[in-house]
Amino acid sequence: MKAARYLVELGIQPSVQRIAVMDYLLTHKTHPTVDEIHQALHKSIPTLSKTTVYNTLKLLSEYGAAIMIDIDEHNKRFDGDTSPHGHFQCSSCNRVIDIPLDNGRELFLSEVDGHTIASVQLLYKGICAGCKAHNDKTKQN
Amino acid sequence: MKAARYLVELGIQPSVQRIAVMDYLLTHKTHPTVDEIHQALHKSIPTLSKTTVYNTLKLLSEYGAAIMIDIDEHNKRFDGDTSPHGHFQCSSCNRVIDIPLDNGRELFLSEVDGHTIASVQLLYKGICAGCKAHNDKTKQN
DNA sequence: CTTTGTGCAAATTCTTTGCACCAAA
DNA sequence: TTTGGTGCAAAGAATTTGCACAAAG
Repeated sequence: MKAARYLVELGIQPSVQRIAVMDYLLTHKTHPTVDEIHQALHKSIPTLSKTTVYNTLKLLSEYGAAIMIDIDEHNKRFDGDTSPHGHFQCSSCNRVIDIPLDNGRELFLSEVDGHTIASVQLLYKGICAGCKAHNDKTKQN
Repeated sequence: MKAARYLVELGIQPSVQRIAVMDYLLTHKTHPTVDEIHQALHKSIPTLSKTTVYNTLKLLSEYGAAIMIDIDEHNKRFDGDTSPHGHFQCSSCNRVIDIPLDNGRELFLSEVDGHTIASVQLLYKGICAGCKAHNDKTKQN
């Protein structure tokens, strides 16, 4: 419901496929890849093509309903949360985690050095807390 | 000369090809793509293969001699300047421009939320000052 | 009926890999 | 002579494109 209304508000024709993709982004904060979205939605919409997922995500990005995150070496990732925040990717488990910005909000500017800014991405890479703990444990042997 | 010494200091075997790539990065602050580097160096080293450029840039990144910038949709870009700074890409002319960080230096942390950070990228996209001026001028007709 | 959306298959493009040859210590 | 570097050609993989069919207004 919510996803459909959201699309209409943004001026996007709410097809079954587009609603499904938008809903997936709103209910899964995992920064999924095209493939992950496609595989997940394939269960409920068996005819859904990857092309349509690509098309839809491009459309959503253009209308500001989603953000394309360029953090992953091999795949584009998408985020339905369009509020200012950063992202962290663990090079061990590949998960992408949100990084709230306490004092970095001033980075999300509309202009710098005379350049007009349309989007900002703050990307971190490293080892996440979970993987670090796991590594420390296995090392103890 | 400088490039060769730099490589040795970092523990990298200074082959002709590696020196050339490193030197190119140090003397061209344009955040070049693999292809741009290859084409530029091809003149002086006709046998240089793209594979070697790929290998070398990977090596330089691993040894901290260069940074891989994930700002370009279609190509990896590289920067020989490893000091903390952001990048801006103009969606009109595709140039990548350095963005100095006056008050954002605290973004380059070693830890956030328990996650160990290995690298940080601050990426801006929009229209650069030059393209904006040009657009404004052509609009006046 | 006309416009827009979907999906299959093919094409494109950047990057990686396998392997043989070359160079240096 | 042994290790490491280079480069060609082929493979790999994510994304885009062309086109025909389906759906919606």
